[in-house]
Amino acid sequence: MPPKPKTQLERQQLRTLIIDAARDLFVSRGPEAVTMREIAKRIGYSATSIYLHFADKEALIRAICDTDFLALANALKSNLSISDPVERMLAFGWAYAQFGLNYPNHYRMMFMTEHPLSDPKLSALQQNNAEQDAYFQLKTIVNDVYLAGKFKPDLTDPELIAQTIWAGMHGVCALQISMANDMWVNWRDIEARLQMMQLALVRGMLKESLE
Amino acid sequence: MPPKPKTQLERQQLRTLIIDAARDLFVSRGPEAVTMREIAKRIGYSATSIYLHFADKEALIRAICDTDFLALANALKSNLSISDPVERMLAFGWAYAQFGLNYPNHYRMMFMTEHPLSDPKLSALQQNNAEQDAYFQLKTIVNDVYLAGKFKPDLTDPELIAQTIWAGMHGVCALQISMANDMWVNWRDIEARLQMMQLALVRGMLKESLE
DNA sequence: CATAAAAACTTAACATCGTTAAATTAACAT
DNA sequence: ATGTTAATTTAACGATGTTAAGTTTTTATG
Repeated sequence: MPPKPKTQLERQQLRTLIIDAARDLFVSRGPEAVTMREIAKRIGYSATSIYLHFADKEALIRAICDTDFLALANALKSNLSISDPVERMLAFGWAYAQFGLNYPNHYRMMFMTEHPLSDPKLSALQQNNAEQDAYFQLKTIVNDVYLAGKFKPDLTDPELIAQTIWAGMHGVCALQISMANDMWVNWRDIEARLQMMQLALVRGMLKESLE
Repeated sequence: MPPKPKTQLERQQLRTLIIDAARDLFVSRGPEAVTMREIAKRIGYSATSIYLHFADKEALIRAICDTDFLALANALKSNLSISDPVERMLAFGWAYAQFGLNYPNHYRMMFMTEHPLSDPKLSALQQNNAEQDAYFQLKTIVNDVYLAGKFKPDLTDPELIAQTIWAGMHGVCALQISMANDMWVNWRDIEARLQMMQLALVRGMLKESLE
């Protein structure tokens, strides 16, 4: 008769053990530079054991992304309690950038690498849950600014505004992560670049009186 | 005595033959998915022959980047003749984005991948030559707008302005290339996102009277 | 307690990759 | 003709992601 040598909880624990070990290695060297055998050695298992819990390396990376998206949502959610909507939006964008610059390998994995069809249905995270979905947080924050009537009157699509703000902050972070050592460019200080982007976007999108 | 079975020109021809074949394969599938053996087969040589001309795969990728940077500078230079400085800047940014969206694998290779120390000294391209250096074109264009007194008076560093504009357009392109299939986001039309970014940056950086 | 079944896990092995070493071919100077 | 040497190829190495085949461990039942 079929025994039940491992409870559901134990399976889950080993799963997160793998994820944590892999995540730890990815922080310092990025996913391409880390091998399945190395992850396995780290937790005292054989490399093939990982395949009992993840279909392949990509699936493991996706699972790590899931935990990272949760970590991002967690890192950002404290900003939701800032009372002034514009201040809230600015602080949120700044915190987002800090996350990207502090964890470049994870940021690269999350937002700079194409993954085969990312579907919320396949994720453990809940879409449109402010605790777990940082993009939903962004949408909410931008929408609050919109409802407060702070944007210029011809800006009528809050989600398009949100995607543009995201793109602006992402652009600064992504260039920094990929190109900081490029000697073709005399890079200005990264904080100055972030500040300039926020200044330009705020001035360009908000009504003049609020600048 | 030393024979000379291959002239300098023939060596150069084979070199560009390799680059063109690799470039061709990279266009459709990206560099990671293309193998040295496949490139070699394409030109009727053995894989090891490539190593007579390039130290390793990374060096080959860098050489391809070189030709791509030249192609980018070429694609953008027609905008330099636009008479109005602001119009010129807008058209230039738009053309840059079109290049990125039309050749996503090359754009990824050029601007979204960290390369081990990119030094102009190691490149065949001439830095600060408007024919070959697209970043120099950008700096020049932004500086012209600056000298025409079109920017808001507290924006006093044209190169910082240029890097911010670049980051803005790059952010839209990069998110599109990496995340277009991400179902967490209800992406707005890419052209609308580009237009929104340009509008926000122009409004945020230029004097009000010019919007 | 003994044993059969099946889950958990490991060892071996495979195909493929980038790359290097050894072997081979071909072209020139003498 | 022949030896030297560049050009090129074939063989091979080590590493990687992954799969197949084995081994150990656990537990429900006789």
